[in-house]
Amino acid sequence: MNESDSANNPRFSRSVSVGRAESVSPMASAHDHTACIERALKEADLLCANADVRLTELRRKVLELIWQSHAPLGAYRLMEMLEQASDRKRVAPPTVYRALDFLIEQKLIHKVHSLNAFIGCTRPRQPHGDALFICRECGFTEEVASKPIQQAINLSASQQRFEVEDQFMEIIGRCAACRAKQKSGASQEELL
Amino acid sequence: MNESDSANNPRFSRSVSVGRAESVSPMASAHDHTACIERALKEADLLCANADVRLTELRRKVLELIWQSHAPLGAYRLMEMLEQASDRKRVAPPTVYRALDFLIEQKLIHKVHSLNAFIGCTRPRQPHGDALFICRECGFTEEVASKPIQQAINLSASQQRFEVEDQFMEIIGRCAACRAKQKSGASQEELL
DNA sequence: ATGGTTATGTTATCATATAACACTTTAAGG
DNA sequence: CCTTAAAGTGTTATATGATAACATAACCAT
Ligand SMILES: [Zn+2]
Ligand SMILES: [Zn+2]
Ligand SMILES: [Zn+2]
Ligand SMILES: [Zn+2]
Repeated sequence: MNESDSANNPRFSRSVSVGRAESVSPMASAHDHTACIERALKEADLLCANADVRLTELRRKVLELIWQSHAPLGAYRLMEMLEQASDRKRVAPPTVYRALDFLIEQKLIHKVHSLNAFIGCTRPRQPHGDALFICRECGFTEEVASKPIQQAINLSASQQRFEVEDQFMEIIGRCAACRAKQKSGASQEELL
Repeated sequence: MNESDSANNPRFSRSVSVGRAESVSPMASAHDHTACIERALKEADLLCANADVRLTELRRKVLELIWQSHAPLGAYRLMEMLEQASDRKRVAPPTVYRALDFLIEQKLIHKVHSLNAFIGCTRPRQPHGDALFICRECGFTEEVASKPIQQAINLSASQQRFEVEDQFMEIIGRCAACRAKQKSGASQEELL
């Protein structure tokens, strides 16, 4: 298990590359990610205060670690990061799963079911059910709220008299950055 | 682990009720399910012959067992069923997972990621990526191909210059049958 | 027949998630 | 303040889902 898994593994099945300070998604240099993290945490503070629930130190730390990158993060990888980040000797699965459950309940993160991983939600106030566009190569995951998609689903549901309670949309492929990268590298690859 | 899990477990997380001859989904009595199974197997025979791949006895048996109901079936439950169905002493995970991988490649089944389970595909010839409407109560899962949904996704992808390779849409809720059942049972429940 | 290829069997292990119960912190009421 | 119930966290064990690695068997084209 190492941090280049997501680049090597064709199925990008787990342990996605996540910022250990230097290993980062291609978007990391394209924006001030520190601002992303701060904004997310501040938003979480507000929402939890509003909902009268407690964003404890642990829960907040977990949220911060998930926001270390825009790529989904597995629970066990998160455990390792928690151990490093805090002075703790060991963090056991229930600890992290309980924090994850809380964050999901408060709609602060999403579970990415096709990867068994978790990612920060970019619109915690809006109704959930957005589509997640997940780059197979770099892990970068974009949450997209699309009214046409939602309307299409609602129409289909009502036609079946199906009562929607929750929904997961995960679209796997290659992000714009990775496509551009390949295109520019094509000439070199031919030299092999 | 027993066959009434899907009714008891609020998250309907696994081991969905599947036809052991009498435990069945609410739709089971509403249609000739034997015909569903036969049609699916016949279709699979044709498609595999066409693709020049081998639908071996094991793979065909796995497909048949998955089609025992319209509810997703977990790999380990499937293993148990294989042991019972055949005279085999023991079926190990790799055996069933390899068959599942094959069936997924041939687009004969879908993986239901939010349940870690598998379900027969009702349109193995069409391009995949349909939405799965999954009843939380009875497990009944309906595959719906919606052109509006697909168009909305494609539009959103092209706007981001995202290249779609695969997609999963899982909508959780309550099917028409289960909603009707509850409505008719409402008066009795009030007596409690 | 024979040898390469594909499929299956077998054992071990990894990866993900939860149950059960103990202990600690928090916040509310007296 | 002090008590105390509730909420949160720690700890151990275990359930559940999936794959690696290698051995054997079936298939099929010469
Ligand atoms: Zn960012
Ligand atoms: Zn990318
Ligand atoms: Zn049927
Ligand atoms: Zn139902």
